[in-house]
Amino acid sequence: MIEITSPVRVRFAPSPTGFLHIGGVRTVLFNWLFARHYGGEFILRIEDTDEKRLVAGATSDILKSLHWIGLDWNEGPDIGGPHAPYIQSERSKLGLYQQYVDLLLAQGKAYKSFVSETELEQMRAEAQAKRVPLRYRGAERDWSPAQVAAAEAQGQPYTVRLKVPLTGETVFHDLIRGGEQISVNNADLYDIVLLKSSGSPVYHLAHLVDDHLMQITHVIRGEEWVPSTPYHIVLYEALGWEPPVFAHVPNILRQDGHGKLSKRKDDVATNRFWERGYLPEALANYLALQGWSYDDHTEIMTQAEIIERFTIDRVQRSPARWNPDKLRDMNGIYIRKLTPEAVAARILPYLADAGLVSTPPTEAETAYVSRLAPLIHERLEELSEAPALLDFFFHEVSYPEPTALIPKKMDAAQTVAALQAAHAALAEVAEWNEAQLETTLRDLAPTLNLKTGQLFGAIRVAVTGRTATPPLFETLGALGQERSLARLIAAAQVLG
RNA sequence: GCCUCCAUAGUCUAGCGGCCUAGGACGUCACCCUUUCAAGGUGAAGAUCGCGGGUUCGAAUCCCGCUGGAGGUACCA
Repeated sequence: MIEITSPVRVRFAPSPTGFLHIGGVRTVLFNWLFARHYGGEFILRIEDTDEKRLVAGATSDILKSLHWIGLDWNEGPDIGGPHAPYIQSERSKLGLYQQYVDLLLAQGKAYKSFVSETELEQMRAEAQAKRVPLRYRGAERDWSPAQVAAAEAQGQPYTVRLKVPLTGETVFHDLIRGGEQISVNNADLYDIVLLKSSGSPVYHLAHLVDDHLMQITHVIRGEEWVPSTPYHIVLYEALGWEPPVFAHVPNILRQDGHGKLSKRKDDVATNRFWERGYLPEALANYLALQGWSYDDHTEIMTQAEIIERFTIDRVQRSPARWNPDKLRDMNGIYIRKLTPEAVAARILPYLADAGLVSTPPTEAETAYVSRLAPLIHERLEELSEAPALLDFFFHEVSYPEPTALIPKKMDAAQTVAALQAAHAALAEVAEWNEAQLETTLRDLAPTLNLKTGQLFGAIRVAVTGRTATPPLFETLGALGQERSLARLIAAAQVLG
C-alpha cells in the first residue's frame, strides 16, 4: 500500500473538444474529493494541444459545468495561479515543451522521425493485414547526426519520437489496485510521438511536463490511460523526474454494459442535467457512488460528509454501469429534502420554459407557485416534471373522453348528479379552505349514496382532467372557488 | 489479432480466511396507510459469490488456468 502524504496536488485537465460528459465529471469529482479530503490542492488545466478537434466555447462550457456541480479549484485558467498560464496552447508558445524536447534530443533519448503520416498509414494497414501490431520503431533512432542533418537539409518534415527501450519491462503502481504493480514488456511498446510535425506537443509530452512543473503529486484519471502509462514512466525516467502516484479510476459503462458512455450515443452532457430537472447535489452524490462507496449501507451524504469519507482505497476496480433509475430516485430524495420555498424557486424556471408563467415570472405568479409547490413537492423526481403536474392550475382542462369522467362502479347519470350536488354544496362554502372543503364533501357523499372515494374521484377528474393529482382538498383550495365551480359545471355538461 | 485491466442478484455495491444460512440500495411484485397519485411502512422474489482446478482444518475472500467483459492498439485526448 502506498502512503498518502500531504500536501497533495491533483489536477483535472480536460481537452476542449466538446461538452463535459458525466463520466468526465465523475473523474474530476474524485480528484476534487481527494484533494479536499487530504487538505490539498486541486488544479484545473486546459489541454488544447489538438488543434484539429478544438471546439469554440467548449472551455467556458466545461467551467460552467464544473461550477454547477459544486466544484472549485485553487488554480486554473480563469483564476490564474503560481504556475500560470493554465492553458497548454499558451504554455506551448512560451517554449515550455520545446525546451525539454531539445534536451531529450541532445541526450539521445528522443529522435527525429521522418516518416510521413501516409507512410505510417500504409504500414499500419500492412501490419493489420498480417494481424500483428504496428509497434513503430523508427529506423532513424540509430541514425548518425550526419544522416539526420541530411534529411533536415532536404526540408523533410519530422516528428520527434521518444526512444522507448526495446527490451526489459516497464512497471508502475496503481493506488486503486491497492498499489499493485502493472507491468508491460517493452517489446510490446512503440516509439511514441512527442512533438507533431506541426511543432506542437502531443498530450503525452505536454501533460507530463505540466504535471511536473505544476508539482502534481497524484494523477487520478480514467482507466483508458492505463495502456499509455508505461510511456509516461519511460518519459519521466528520460527527463530524470520523479513520476507522480497513479490512480486509474474505472470507466462508467453505458446502460447496456457495452462500451463506456459516449457523447454521441448517450444523453450525458453535464450541462443538460439542469434542464432535465436534476439537482447538482443529487447528481454529485450519485456520481460519487459510481465506483466508490463508504460502507454497506450509507448512500445519501452531504458534500462535507463525502469529503470526509472519501479515500482512494475504497474506489472500485471494476467499471460501473450508468443507471438512470437510481439517479432519478436519488434526485427525488434530494428534492424532498428541499424546503417548500426552495422547491418553488427551483421549479419556477421550468414553469416559465413551459409557458405556464411569464418570463420572468410576475410577483403574483411567483406567489401562486409558492402556493402550489407543496402540492407536488413529494411527487417530484425531476424538477422538469413540475409543468406536467401543475398545468391544470394555469389553463382550462379538456376531457378527451367523456367516459373518463365517470368513476368506477358509477354511471353517467350518477356522476352528473354527484357533480351538480358538489357544485351546489361548494357554492355555499363561505370560507374556501381545506378544512371547510373536506367537511362539506365528506358530509355530502352519504346523501348521494356514494362512498367518499367515488365522490372525490368524480370531482377530481372534473376539476383537473386527470385521475392522478395532488390531494383533492389542497387542489381545490389552490384552484379557488370560482374556477372549481366552473369546472364542475363544465364537466357535468360534457356528460350531458 | 496483440497488450493491459476487471469479474458478488437485472443494476450500483458491502465483504479484504472462520462474524456469510452473503448485508444495503435501485428496479420488480405484494400488503399496510389512504380521496387518486406519490411519499412512508412491512414483506417477497432475485446471487450454485462467472467456470474449473489448487492452497487451507476452513475460501466470495489467497494462487493458477479458462471463459466473459472493458480499455488500449493515432503526428486524439
